[in-house]
Amino acid sequence: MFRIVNTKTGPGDMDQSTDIDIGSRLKAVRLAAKLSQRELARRAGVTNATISLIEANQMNPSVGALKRVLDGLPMSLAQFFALEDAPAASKPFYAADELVEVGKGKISYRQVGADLRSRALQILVERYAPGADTGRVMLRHAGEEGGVVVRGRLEVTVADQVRVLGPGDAYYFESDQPHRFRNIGPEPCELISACTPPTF
Amino acid sequence: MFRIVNTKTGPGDMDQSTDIDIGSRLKAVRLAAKLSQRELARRAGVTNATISLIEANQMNPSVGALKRVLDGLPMSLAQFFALEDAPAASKPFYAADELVEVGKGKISYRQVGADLRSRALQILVERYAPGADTGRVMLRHAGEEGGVVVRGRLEVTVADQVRVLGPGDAYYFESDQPHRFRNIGPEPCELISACTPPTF
DNA sequence: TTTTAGTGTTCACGATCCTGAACATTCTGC
DNA sequence: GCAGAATGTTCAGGATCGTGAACACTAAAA
Repeated sequence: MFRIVNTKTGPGDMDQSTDIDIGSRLKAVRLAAKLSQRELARRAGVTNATISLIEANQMNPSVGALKRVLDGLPMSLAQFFALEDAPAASKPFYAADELVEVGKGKISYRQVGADLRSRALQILVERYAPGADTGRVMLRHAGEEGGVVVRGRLEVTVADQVRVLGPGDAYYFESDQPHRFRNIGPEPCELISACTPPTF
Repeated sequence: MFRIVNTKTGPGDMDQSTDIDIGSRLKAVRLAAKLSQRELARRAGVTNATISLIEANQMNPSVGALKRVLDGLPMSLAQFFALEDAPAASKPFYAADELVEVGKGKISYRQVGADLRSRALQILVERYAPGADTGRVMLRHAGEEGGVVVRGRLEVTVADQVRVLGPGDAYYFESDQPHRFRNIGPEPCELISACTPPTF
């Protein structure tokens, strides 16, 4: 089975769905840290041969081995692969009326950018009409999320904690904790939120 | 060398610096997708034995193998490992005056939460005084970032593109592109931004 | 009950990783 | 020029991965 990336044809042109150019990536971060193969190998507790072979895409390292190597930089696996996910640059600017509405009813979620699949981050402008509620059944999904209230007041529930946030107040939690948002005031509430990975 | 995580002692108690509980994580995301080991194996093009052994932490899969498995879900490596980085829950709410100031001079960055090391996401309330400028030397770092302007106007430069954004307008780009922020108007500008991974 | 289809687990074996050591090359200092 | 130390590369071999096939179990259908 074909596994090794042929960097001679250009790492950007390869079939992304089957293989990854780990080698170039590792070399880039190693050089950014100004380390030699041997020095990184020493810190990571692997041999310099391993680093060499990985960078040359002449082997397919195990997750554990790659983690040990990255620990020597140091860098997390998530950070390392986050570099992989960055695709072709699309347009960087979005006018207020270009934001994509992905909510409905009393809750409006206006999303920055349309195609989420290739992104590490989902940014939303959320607007809760008076009485709007994400529901008694608490939401749960993987990842982390946070936000800042811009206008109005919002009751936020995270696990067993409840608090009413006003303009300038913020929240941040891991999304696998049950959570709920509710506008219990008389005026609409607006906030800007971000979460990773995108979960819509 | 010890490589396999003993899940019987509790995956949360293990030495995070050396090993990862890939097994539980994979099982969680597989079940979230409502797939059996065999069905996932079929989609991923691996054998069900591989899935079983990985989930039982009885082997240390290669990066390529894990990628093939995750492609079957589908989920990226970055997303998968982003789940790993989430540590113990801290307090989820932050009052406006609790945000940590990390900027200086004409630019104020007020950060949601203090300890970034363990987080996947950095959320900032940014405030640019009239004339404030991140500098002619363009910023560059790894990851992705985006934001929404709340008040005032801001000139944003990304690579060779320049645009002035007003309230409600947004931006999103990969951080390795050179970028610059500048308040060229007479009034202060405020925006809320997010980036991953945290880069301060 | 028996059959069929589904689940996850275990095992032998070929393929591959990863090491330890040698090799080739390029510097720097003398 | 020649030692010395640094760099990255290559190779044999033991350790491990990943497969293909069998196994044990459960649930639903005949």
